[in-house]
Amino acid sequence: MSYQIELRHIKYFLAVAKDLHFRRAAERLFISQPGLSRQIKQMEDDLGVVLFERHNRKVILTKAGAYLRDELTLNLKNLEHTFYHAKLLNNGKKGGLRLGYVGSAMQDIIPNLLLTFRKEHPDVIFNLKEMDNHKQIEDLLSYDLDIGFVRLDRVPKELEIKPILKEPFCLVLPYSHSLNKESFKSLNQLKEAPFILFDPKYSTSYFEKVMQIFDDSGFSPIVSHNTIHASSIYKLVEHHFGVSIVPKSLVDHNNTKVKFIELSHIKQRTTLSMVWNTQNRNPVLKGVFDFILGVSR
Amino acid sequence: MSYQIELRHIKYFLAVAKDLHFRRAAERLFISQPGLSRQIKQMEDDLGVVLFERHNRKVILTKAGAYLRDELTLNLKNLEHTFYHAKLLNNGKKGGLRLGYVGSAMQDIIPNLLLTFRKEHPDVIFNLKEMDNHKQIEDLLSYDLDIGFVRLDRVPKELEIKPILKEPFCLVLPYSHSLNKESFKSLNQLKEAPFILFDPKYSTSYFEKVMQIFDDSGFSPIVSHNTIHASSIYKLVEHHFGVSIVPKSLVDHNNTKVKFIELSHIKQRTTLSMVWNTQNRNPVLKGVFDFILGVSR
DNA sequence: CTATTTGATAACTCATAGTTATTATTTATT
DNA sequence: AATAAATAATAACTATGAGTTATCAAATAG
Repeated sequence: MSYQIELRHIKYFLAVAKDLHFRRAAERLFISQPGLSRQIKQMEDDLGVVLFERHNRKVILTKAGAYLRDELTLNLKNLEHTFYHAKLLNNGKKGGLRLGYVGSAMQDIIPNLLLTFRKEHPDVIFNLKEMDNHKQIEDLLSYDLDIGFVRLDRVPKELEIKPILKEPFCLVLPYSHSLNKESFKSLNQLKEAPFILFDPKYSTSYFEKVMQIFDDSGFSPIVSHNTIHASSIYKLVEHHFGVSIVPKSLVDHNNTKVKFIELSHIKQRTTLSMVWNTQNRNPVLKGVFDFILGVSR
Repeated sequence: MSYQIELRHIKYFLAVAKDLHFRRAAERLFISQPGLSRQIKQMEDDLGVVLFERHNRKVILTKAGAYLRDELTLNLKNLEHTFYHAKLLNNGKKGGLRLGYVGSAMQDIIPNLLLTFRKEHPDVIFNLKEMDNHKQIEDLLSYDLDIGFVRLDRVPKELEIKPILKEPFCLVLPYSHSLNKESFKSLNQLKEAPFILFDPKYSTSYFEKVMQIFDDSGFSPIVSHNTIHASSIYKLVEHHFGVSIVPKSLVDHNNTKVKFIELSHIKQRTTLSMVWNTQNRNPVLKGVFDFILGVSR
């Protein structure tokens, strides 16, 4: 109870902490510089803590100030989420959910999952966003995302990860390619072909898994192109820039320019996993991933 | 950024949510009832959320209101902790730590641990409190405690638990008792003796472990008294109310009125564990239990 | 049917957030 | 060295709105 510090002080403090410049911070806040200075001063007095060292044309955060910058940023974000959810609850909704997913999950996994879910829980608002693996991790850590769907094996310890789908790989060949389901026996037959693969930075663990396939086949592929979209892979394959390997769920049945051969005899599987922040207090989160884990089991 | 809701609103809201009575809440806040009513109204308008249903002489929380009560309570507590730690940082301290422990850990474990720690980290402020197992769990969950030392095997999933000391049990007998280290072979020899034991509500898992000892010895003890303090056990034993079993660390070497026989041949061990809340953001917490786990290993 | 308990409304006041004008100090620029 | 520019703090003013008192409306209890 103790303090008469208000959210205003906290917001002002964070603004100054951000660009370490009173006048510019004041501008961004649409108030005058002296007004801002006084509020900061007041916060320092109330708290009994010096927040900034003001000297020689530069302002820097004290140790306590830096600590407060980090903690209060989080706290404020938390508040906003709380208010957002309260609003949804007020409107008879159960809550909102921000979902991220790698493009390769949108082909058919995510849509099916969500359709089923929405039928049972029409009162949860979804916000869907395609993002790469690392952006998802980042946003999960900063509480800007509730659930991510990634192709990663490991995530930072603040996050929890649960595999929801293991799938085999498929070979992608130009439609006119000499190999077909019957004549294809081993990857060795493609020893000389250039390969078009997902960019390693898309997911190192995914990339390493693909490389293991080549290792097991006893050769290193000639990698001619890296991309991050399945559709560009197919375009390149179609125009004979090379051949490729993709997760089975990315198979595009409508594409008549390329053909797919499932590598079911190969032991490697790629895993689509669900990730979330264990500290996330989103009220619908628990129910939702209970559901998803139930469906995917 | 959006809202012009202030901490004042939140504090007022929580006050009303607490006793569901505007006039009484206003009194507790030392403001007038109309003032409070207006602030709550304003919060509802700003938020676009109805917080209370006011009718027939009673005020009740809406769904959204109840959600906000829970979340905002936490959030406010969080803020207070943050300010508290900032103050410590400002004074050149690294932080503060609130420790709880069951009495039976104070005999020699906790003091030694803390003395060693204080030598290396004089800049951490301690706050020590003897509490029973369940009170510690409760306070850890509500963020009123940073680390607990308990004799429990399991804790709620929000908490993490790490055993730091396993120790055998000791028999406690009056000094003049006919049994001694040499003549004692088995608990069976005390089949007819009344036992003075720790109250089961002190810790069911501790109690069950003691009961297992009797099970393994093939008899059920006659339990004559329950207490929660080792010293009262010793007093009762001294005056021939019965005999007892206690963890080895509770042995009081200065007590000449009773004698202790270590039950090292018995497989049961009692475990003193450290517990903390994984969500606790106390900045010194991590360093501290790294230290404690290091020492106790 | 009166008395009492409740929260909302209305009108007032005073504390203070935010304003403009200015100063002190340090650092570029000539 | 002298001047100009940049910065945050200080001082004095103003106007918004938090908190006040007085009152009302509704709903119960005796």
